[in-house]
Amino acid sequence: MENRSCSACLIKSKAAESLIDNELELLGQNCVEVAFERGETLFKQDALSSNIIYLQKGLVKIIMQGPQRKQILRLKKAPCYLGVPTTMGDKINHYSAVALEPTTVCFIDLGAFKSLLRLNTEFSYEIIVELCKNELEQFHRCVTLVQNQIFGRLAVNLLYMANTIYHSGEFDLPLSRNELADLICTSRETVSRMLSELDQDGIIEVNGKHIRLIDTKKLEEISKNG
Amino acid sequence: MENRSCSACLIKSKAAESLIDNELELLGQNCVEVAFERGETLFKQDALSSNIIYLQKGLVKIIMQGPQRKQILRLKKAPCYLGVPTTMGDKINHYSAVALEPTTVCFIDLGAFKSLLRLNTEFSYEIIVELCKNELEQFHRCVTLVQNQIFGRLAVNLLYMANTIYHSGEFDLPLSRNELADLICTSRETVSRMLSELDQDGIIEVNGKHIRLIDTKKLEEISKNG
DNA sequence: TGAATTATGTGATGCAAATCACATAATTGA
DNA sequence: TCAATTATGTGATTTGCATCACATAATTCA
Repeated sequence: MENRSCSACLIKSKAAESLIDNELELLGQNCVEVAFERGETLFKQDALSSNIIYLQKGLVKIIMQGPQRKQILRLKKAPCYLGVPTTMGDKINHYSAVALEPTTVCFIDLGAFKSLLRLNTEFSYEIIVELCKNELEQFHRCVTLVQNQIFGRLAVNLLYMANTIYHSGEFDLPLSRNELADLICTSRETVSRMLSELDQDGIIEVNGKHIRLIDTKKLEEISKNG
Repeated sequence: MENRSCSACLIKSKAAESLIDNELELLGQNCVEVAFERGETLFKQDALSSNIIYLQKGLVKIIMQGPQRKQILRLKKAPCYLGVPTTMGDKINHYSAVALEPTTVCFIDLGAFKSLLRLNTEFSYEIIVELCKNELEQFHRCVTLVQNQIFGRLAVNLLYMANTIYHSGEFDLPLSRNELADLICTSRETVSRMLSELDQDGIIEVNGKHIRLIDTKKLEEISKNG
């Protein structure tokens, strides 16, 4: 845990780019950098929310305990802010965040974050834009989840990983079969079966956690109609 | 369609409360009041988004055309802003809004809205808080939708109407059976059956569109476990 | 006012996917 | 290094709900 100058930071958020000297100093005085290993919890549902988190490096899952099971609301990849809605929207976290790979984050004191919002309209503006984009993405995720059958949901998420997270058709799943089930809201058994079937049909190649997309066209078709 | 002074407006949003004289004037010059009847569309998915809408009076449904069917993402009751995410987050609307009862809104020019965000940090701040609360609500809706069975979803939405929209255990459904199906993501037939069953079990009383909650305790139980 | 359209109710049937039940592989940790 | 735990695969069974098929009620509008 260290407290470096934010001015010198090379991985500033788009919002933080707009901060001027004394604002960056305020940020620096109210922010600490912390590293997490896979599996470690960044913040927890039902706990008091007192920090905004800037995800510098790494990948996390956002999970919410629902009435029946826990659900992965979405994956978030650096760089981005985490927990703005859950921290600004209520006193208590409505969801948890857990690292999926070695991850570095800055914990920003809520008071300081609010001060920055009030000091610098450009900063606020960028936060608003990020919130808006998130909400749109969330709407689409919800519609996909509810309307598509499981093949479709699986396809959507495999494509998301390939295109948005890893920028490659070949990658290691950052999730266990159980977590993958929580992400697409089904059972572990069904995930197993579906992955095998996609493999047998020559659409993807599965080797444990290693995935290679073969027939991306077909996968996109499934993601739309399945 | 008229263009009144916003300073004199008695139903200003919490955000607009923070505007000062010349900012209110800017708002007034870039905003028109429009009335809609039930069934009329306020803005449409896939159209260019060029206005932020302030819902002064009334009730609307937010709908998104999904891969299989159209889905009611949520109901929004005045007073609130509509279309901030879809207007600030992309050039094109990702969803539509349709009036469910006689409704009055202000169309605010996007440019002017952005100017206000940049002029007044208190205004921005209130918008951020509203966005955050919406996102939390949306997360919960999504989890409910995915994890609960249809009885549970129906119960959640009946309770929402009673508690949040009408503040009464007795109300007229603002939706047809088909729309109710779009809201809880099921088929019209299933909605019919479930409503009849809840009526037969003495939990609610159904008379066409008129609903009276009888056993609220039981309904809450169903909303959690069903 | 009466025909056409749209909304609603209800039974019968089929199917996607959950659940159960178990085997086997991989990982952890003493 | 080996037992204990956890992750994964796969068959059999069950079930919630969609879908189909139709009847009837309520609206719309010419």
